Amino acid sequence: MSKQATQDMETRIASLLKRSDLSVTESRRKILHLFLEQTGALAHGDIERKAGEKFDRVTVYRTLQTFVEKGIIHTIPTADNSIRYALCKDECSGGHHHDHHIHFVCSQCDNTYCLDDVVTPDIKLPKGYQAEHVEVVVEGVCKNCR
Amino acid sequence: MSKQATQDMETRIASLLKRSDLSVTESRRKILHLFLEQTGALAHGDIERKAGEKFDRVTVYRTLQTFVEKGIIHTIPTADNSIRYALCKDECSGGHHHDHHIHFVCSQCDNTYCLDDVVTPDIKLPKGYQAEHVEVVVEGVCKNCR
DNA sequence: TAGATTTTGCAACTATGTTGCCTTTTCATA
DNA sequence: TATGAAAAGGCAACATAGTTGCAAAATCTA
Repeated sequence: MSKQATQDMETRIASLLKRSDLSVTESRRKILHLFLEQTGALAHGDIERKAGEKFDRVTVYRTLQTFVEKGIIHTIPTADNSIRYALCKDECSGGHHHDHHIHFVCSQCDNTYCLDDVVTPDIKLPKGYQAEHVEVVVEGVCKNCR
Repeated sequence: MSKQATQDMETRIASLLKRSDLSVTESRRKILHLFLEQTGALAHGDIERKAGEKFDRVTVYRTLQTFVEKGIIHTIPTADNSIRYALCKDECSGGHHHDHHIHFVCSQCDNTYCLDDVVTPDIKLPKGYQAEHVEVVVEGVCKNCR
């Protein structure tokens, strides 16, 4: 990455944090960096492995929690009991960070993608059930693994 | 429950196990019983609490694992990192235990329901992605909590 | 009912997540 | 640009969740 690009990235990260009323700290910058420099979602373990040398496990937990609360990232449920986190699009705001795209988990490479252009379908529920939020996770083979 | 009904339940449980080539043991009977006598799904913790006095934690883990492999129960992904298990309908068979109903999690009572009559919708994916399985979890307020 | 096979319980271990408290860093403002 | 209140981080200790190997017990076959 060029020096210019790195500079841009850092500026972007700082303004993202400030917009959410968060102070700009080293661990937050580092973790946001991880999300920005990759397409898929990250599991807690991934982040700990990539940032863990420098930061305490607890800090990673707390940072992710804060980011979720502020609507910077969102969680993706999976069947294997390992929450994944992914960046929210800019429209997301605190407390309202479920937007309506679906998620795709590749059964080959195990990457998780937000398919931002695929909206969750309307689901017709039986009488008496009232939907508040619909979560769709598709498992299959991704673009790169075919 | 009448003696007759209990008898029926036990017979049903035994044949369910035998059909899956599983020996009929006390812990398997107990755990299946828990599933049969209730509508919603059960988390590992629920089961451990309800059966845990009598059985070892490890046994509960192994039993659930076995049941999933044999297609007796299936897992339900949730956003809060706590896998729920629910009975499969009879058509489910080993290795093929994802059937196509959706799941509903009540935000009030926290119960999870299999809505067996609501099939998962077709999702149109971007070019290159190939779906193998679609998981839909709807969060909202259930029949009983309104 | 005996013996091979399967399942269980126990102990020990790893991984994952949480809490309280004190130190360090950040940031507003003087 | 120095300073002090507030926020965030690190550490230790703890709690929960999940796994493995092995010996004992229960189940099933014939």
